[in-house]
Amino acid sequence: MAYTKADPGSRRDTIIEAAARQFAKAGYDATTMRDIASLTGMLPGSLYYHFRSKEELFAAVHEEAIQKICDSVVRAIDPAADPWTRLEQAATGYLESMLMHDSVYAGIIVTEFPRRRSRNLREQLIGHRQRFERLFADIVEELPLKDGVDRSYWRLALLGMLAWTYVWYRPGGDPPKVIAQTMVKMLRNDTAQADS
Amino acid sequence: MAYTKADPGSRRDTIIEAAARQFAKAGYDATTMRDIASLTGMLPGSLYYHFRSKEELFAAVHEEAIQKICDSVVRAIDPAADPWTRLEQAATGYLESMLMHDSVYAGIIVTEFPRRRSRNLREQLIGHRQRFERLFADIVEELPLKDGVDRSYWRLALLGMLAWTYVWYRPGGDPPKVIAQTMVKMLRNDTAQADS
DNA sequence: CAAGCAAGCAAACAAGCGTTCGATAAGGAG
DNA sequence: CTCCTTATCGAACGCTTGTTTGCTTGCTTG
Repeated sequence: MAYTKADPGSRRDTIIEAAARQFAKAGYDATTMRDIASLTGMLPGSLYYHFRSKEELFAAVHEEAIQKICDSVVRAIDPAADPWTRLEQAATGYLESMLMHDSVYAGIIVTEFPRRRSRNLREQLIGHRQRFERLFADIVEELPLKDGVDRSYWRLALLGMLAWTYVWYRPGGDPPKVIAQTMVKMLRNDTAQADS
Repeated sequence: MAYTKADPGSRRDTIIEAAARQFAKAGYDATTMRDIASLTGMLPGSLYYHFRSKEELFAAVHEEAIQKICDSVVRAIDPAADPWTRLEQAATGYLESMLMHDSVYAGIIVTEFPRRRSRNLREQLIGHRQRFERLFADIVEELPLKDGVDRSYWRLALLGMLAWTYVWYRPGGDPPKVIAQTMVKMLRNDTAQADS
């Protein structure tokens, strides 16, 4: 029986991880099946036993990336905390999975734009991403914001700030937690209801 | 005598514009010299009379893109206005050059990541970008912010929010001016000094 | 031990890539 | 008329790409 998801340690999982590393470093187009094969110690043709095509491999990498990010976000959240705290925790989890060297997955969803891929692939990628975005949308929905504040804009603004850290962040800078707290705070006081 | 910049209407300029359109649509790697040649009605080899390589052509496109964005930003600013107003105007100019269909240049600096290119090209691209970022840095420097607010974070947060609109914006949504004002306002009240 | 399947190797394929190069037409300068 | 430059064509070169195919190993199961 074939697995559809990646068991940790399986060959399929090894390939996905190597592919993720290369996709993150060079981008989809500039990554060759030979690069990926070489990283796993295999020959190019052997990859096709596990994945039908480069696109399918990328879709698997993308799904795994979303999975890892969502895990990191969910793990960072204390469900008993108030919405503002939970948002701060979610942002921290997101940035951690994006900025720490050992995890190379999150950068992919920032740098790869579904619009540029084939229709089939594009729809898969967009589907994956919605799982991630809902995580934040749900928290933002519970935030006590002033009347008249557009929660859509509010959420997109925050996600934009966070995603863009991937562009300017350099190792040795402030840790993800500090950045996350700073950014949430920047958006907070203006739109929040007065603490009664 | 060769020109180094693009005279409007020149052959070189025509190529740059066609290339920009294709780079924006498909990305650097997925854009072929044959695509660009075909858009201008030339044959692939003919492009090499005007540009020594694909990288050099892209560098020219990138420089032109920065130029166009900076123009759009500067044109939107009223130098006599106060810093908050000028920031709002700058943001509007940026979004206009990015989100309006007729200009295809701004998307390139959001979707192409210098880190992934050769060292030579990378350094050129980063150099271009600094011209654009200084435009915003200068205004942010003059903003009357509360003591203790990190202007670096503040600027990066705003630029992230703005750049990310390229990912989620769809034609028919709010006009750039509304988005720019909304986003500046979101960051404003928290960190601004009280209006004395 | 025999059979069968999982996994990978080795080698090739056609297509497409960036780029090169000699030829060529058009037009201005002397 | 001759010479030189500008701009392009037409055709190819060498290389890399994603992918396919037939063969071989090695483990597992009966």
